Amino acid sequence: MLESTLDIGTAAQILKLLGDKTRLTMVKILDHHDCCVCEFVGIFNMSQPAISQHLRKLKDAGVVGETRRGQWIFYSLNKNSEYYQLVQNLLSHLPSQDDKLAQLEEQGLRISCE
Amino acid sequence: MLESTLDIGTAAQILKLLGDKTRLTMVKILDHHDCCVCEFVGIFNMSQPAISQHLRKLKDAGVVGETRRGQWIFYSLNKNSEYYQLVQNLLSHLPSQDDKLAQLEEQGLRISCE
DNA sequence: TACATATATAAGCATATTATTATATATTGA
DNA sequence: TCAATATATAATAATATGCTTATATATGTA
Repeated sequence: MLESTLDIGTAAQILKLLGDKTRLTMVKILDHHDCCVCEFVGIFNMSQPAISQHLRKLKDAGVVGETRRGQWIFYSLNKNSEYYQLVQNLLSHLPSQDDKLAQLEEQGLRISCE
Repeated sequence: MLESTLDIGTAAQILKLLGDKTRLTMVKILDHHDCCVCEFVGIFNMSQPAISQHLRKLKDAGVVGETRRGQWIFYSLNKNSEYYQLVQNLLSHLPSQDDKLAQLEEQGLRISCE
């Protein structure tokens, strides 16, 4: 739980990455639940490619990781990222986004492939 | 020291604002020292209008405030901002930028108008 | 008052960002 | 094997961003 320091240019890149409402919401959701692309498509009012592109940016930065489970690719927070601590810190300032998943559930769009 | 929550869209805006290396460095410096525009001009390899424009964005968001002292306008962190807590949290992940002020001092460019 | 210094604003331009649509690829299951 | 579903990539277009230069405004001082 060491409070290490990030290069300021690197930190700025991460803040820019998270300085987008869609991506920030994604990350907040992923803090508590893994999600697949189609769930995000259900949550955001945006095309599937747009969702994929946001996830790609998060993945390229190492903030999230992906695992294929059958037909679906699930994204999760990368707890081993060197930015994880910063990200956790940020997320603590944000309200839960669990309502978005609850809505999905109501619509029968929640994926569970266990 | 209440840990209150920010609207996620608002938080994203603040992160975007700070997701620029120049502005993030400015804020980190202002965390410890008030600075005037011409000092920032000395620190960053950038024109004076560019500096003013960055400061304007920070001011418009309420992250920093300004006070005229004679010929100079000094900027400072706005400790009353509703984002102050978030900002402090972010800054704790960044290395000190005091070397930049030290360099200024060496060049005789540090302003003190007390 | 006139000039120097500090700062802000305006206009313009190059580049980055974020969406869209169209299409490619991978997996599942009949 | 073929069709359906899930996801990724490519091309493109609209808008945003971050500089630059030119200019305006405010203050201090001879």
